[in-house]
Amino acid sequence: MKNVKTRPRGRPRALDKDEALETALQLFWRHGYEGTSIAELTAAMGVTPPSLYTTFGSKERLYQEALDRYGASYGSFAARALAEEPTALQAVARILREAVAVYSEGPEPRGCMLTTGAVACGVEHRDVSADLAKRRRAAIAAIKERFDRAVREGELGRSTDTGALAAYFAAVVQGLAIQAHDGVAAEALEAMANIALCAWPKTSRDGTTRPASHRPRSK
Amino acid sequence: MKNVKTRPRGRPRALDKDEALETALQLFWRHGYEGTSIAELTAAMGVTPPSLYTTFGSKERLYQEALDRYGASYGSFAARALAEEPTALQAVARILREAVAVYSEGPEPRGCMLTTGAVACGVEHRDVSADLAKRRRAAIAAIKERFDRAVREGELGRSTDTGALAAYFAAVVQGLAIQAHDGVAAEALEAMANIALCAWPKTSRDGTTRPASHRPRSK
DNA sequence: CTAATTAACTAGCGAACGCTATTAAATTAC
DNA sequence: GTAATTTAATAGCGTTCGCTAGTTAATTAG
Repeated sequence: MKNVKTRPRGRPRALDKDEALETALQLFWRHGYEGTSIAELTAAMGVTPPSLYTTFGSKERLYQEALDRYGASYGSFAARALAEEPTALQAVARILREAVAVYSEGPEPRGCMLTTGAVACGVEHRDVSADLAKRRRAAIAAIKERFDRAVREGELGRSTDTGALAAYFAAVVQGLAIQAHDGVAAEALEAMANIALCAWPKTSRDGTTRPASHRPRSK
Repeated sequence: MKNVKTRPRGRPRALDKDEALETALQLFWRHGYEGTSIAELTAAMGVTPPSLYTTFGSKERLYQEALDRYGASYGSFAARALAEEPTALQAVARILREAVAVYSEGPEPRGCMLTTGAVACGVEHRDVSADLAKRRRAAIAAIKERFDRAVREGELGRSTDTGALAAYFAAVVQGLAIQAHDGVAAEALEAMANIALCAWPKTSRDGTTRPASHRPRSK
């Protein structure tokens, strides 16, 4: 039986990858992709650039790993809510509630790493912005799928535009992220979330969405 | 009577300030503050750096002038809607409708210059980010004032949390801006806006907001 | 011990950053 | 015309950017 604790051959790593990644996550969350420099990252990690580059490859790859880590930790509340809550409405209500908590906890960073990371950015970082947009779209798609299930299960009317409804709640969450970043208090964000939930469609007994519900109002 | 067309003493300006400012606005709108370089700005304006600096002072002042111009042109729809529409609901509906139009018109830039400009940015540009946050807060305050008037006029119940309601619609508009930037089609954005309007409070005849309307739902 | 291996740091690359001292050009005043 | 005035372009300042070649340090294999 091989000893699982056998160490590799050369000089042992001084940089704890997991710890360094958390440091990078925090800095990128606060200052975005363009606003965080390699010098700031290495200083916060307590290493010099070569260590960072042998461990992560490039600034862009480090950012993507930090985004993955964010999605698996701070940003995982949405996926959990969608999977665990018995109804779509309860899932969305929990997403809004927990988004407020995560986005407004502590002094900094505030807001959502995916929303505030690199929306408008330089042409040389187009790939980074596109990757972020892809992650945002994926988050919306996950909500839509839960809503589709809700339609199949009768919670939502068969005429529900689940894509629009999912994108709507995602937009609210994105707006919450921006305003959390701007310093709006948690209680105010919660009040906004409660208002947002009032747009939840009212379904009739025959399974159709109530006529005037999600249609344009008359001028 | 003095000739108003008398030219000043020295060499005439080759750089049309108004035109150059519109060019800067477009670039900053597309790529944000950090993502737009002086080199790109001067190249697009067709001048060299000294001309830009004698005309605008610094990159930061140029950005602020571009934001002012945005607020007076592309971003002026909200103030106009608030001032011109007879009811607060009609004003908000028009803001959502026109936001979609402005944010998704043409290929680029898409989204809102104030929302996507410099949310998370480097510590050295903290002032720029704070100025943007201030402008976003001002936009919310303007909506809130219109809602306060609606309360005085009886359109909204006296118990309405106008601040939260204004922040909610602002959040929706900010979310629309992000998703417009991500390439979501105008029709989809419109559908989201229509859903958002369903959160508009139902007011009873006695002037109080309907009880269960904007309160947390039971778990 | 020596050799091999791996990762750290020193030092600095070329490029881009925001910005400007200096000089040349274009105009009016006299 | 010459002088004064104003703006433009040339050229490049010092700094920071992301990143890396070359060297030193720390460990295991034999």
